[in-house]
Amino acid sequence: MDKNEISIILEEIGTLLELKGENPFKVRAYYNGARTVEMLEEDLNQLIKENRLQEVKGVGKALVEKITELVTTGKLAFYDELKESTPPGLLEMLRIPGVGPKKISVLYKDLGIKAVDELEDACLQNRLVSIKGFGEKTQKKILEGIENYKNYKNQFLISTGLNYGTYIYEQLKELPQVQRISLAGSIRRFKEVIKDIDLIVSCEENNIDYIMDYFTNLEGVARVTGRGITKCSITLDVGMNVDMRIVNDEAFPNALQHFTGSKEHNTALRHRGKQMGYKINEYGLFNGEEKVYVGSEEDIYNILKLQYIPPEIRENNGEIEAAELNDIPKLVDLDLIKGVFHVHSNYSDGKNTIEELVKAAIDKGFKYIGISDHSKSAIYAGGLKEQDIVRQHEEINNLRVKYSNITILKGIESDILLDGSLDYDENTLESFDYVIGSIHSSFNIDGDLMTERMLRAIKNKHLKILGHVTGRLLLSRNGYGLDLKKIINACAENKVAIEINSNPHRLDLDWRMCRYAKEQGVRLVIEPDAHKIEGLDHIFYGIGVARKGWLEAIDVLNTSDINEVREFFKG
DNA sequence: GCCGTTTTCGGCCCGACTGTTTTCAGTCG
Repeated sequence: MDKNEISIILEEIGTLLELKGENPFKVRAYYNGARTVEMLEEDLNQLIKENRLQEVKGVGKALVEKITELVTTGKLAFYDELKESTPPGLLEMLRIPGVGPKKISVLYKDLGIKAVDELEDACLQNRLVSIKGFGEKTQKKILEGIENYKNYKNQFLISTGLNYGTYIYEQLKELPQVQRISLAGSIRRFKEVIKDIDLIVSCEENNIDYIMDYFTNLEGVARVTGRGITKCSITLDVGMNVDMRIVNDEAFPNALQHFTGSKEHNTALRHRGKQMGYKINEYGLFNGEEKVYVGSEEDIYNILKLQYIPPEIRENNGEIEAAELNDIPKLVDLDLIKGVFHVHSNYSDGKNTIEELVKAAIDKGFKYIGISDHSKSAIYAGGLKEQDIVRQHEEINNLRVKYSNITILKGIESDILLDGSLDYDENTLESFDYVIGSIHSSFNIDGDLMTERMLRAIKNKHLKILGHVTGRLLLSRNGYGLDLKKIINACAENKVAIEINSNPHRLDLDWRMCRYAKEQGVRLVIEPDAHKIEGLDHIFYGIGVARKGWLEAIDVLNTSDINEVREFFKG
């Protein structure tokens, strides 16, 4: 059983205990434990063998026992009993907005409700109003919550969130009443999947109502779900919730920091503040009763004797410790990207000609562009047969003469076949400047086999870049179940770069693994996987992933100049 | 359940909003 599975079980134990009305701090201990295990760098088996698991912060005697039982036996009696005694539908009910563990507990005890559908029936039959603590409005709200839950399940790609978030941001920014405004929350932290949009606005007190009115009347607003003095919430037609917080301008940096989160980062930050004698909330930073002047987010971190921490890495994943040591990495940025290698032309399933792509790359200021169409096994995508490759290489030779201010590279996105071999013979593979290896078929084999398949491809001397490694499609398909660490280690050993596929549906390699790859000395490549000119702009999302994964320019191959790139491809 | 140069017991981050209640509990972020 791996860390991820154990983390999920600990998390579920936390939820189950919460439903049972357990001590909230005990519940939190399990949630913390789940996070700790998920983020753990070291191997669990190793830690257990060396009796060092209890040295991990947040893991005490009880969790050591339970994790050990899970690792060694693959089961946990405590968890099984807990699950046995709780109807599974109760867990799902938690996902209805406005319904938490306390309400579920009462509903279960008083009305015997143990699933979402039963709750819906009970609301429709007007049975909730009879319970103490429940009323007309609660029942209505729960019913609406169920509808919302069923319709949308409340998850969106970061690209969707940014589209709508930027639209609202731009509208509000134009208002003279708005002093400062920013997106916050998971979008600002660049989570790959988001649940809602957070906006922070500052203004004079007498303008609050005007701005809230404007906000709730924006085009695309389906309904207003809450409105108070400082907070206003709406749901868009597409089902996405947007929370706007309004503060006075003096508190803007504090509010921005607070609502950017993550919750875990803020908890740790407040804890640090408390030890230093400060209280931190969304309105300010206080030394006793006295408010400490804060002009920017930077000030908050500096007062706490920390280097500024960029929003993307605020996940309580070592950033506070790093900031303490002045050791926050200088994160890679979009303007440092000098070119890309994963681009499809109309030779396979791309829309544009090579020349159009080259011109677009020049316009973007790129110093090089590689063309990498699909290989011959990708029939569905019009993959290139040997004679197509000859034709394509001739065209590139001609374009190289015509466009001397950019380097055009000959690449291929070769299918990694079921046995781990690449799609062409030695001579053909030799004719490319580089080969990207990706899996496009036989997804549904066992994780171990998939790992072996990929390891064999990595050892092929022609393979230079591993494409969309886990094969996941966000919100629709899980990855292949690879042993990612093995894959990354092998890439380090064989000097193979790993792609960060910037397509917002993929964002693969995941940011959580970027740091591990970096530490093993693996180069990452931020790739658009473009199928038309506009697709080149997707690298914006890849940059977000790279930043969230603590990557610096030196970790990213396509920040290098062409000579270094060529050297890397020569191996 | 975890943790400790104040502590091995008694804390554990903090506040807004809502709905149901006449002072507060639950939920959310």
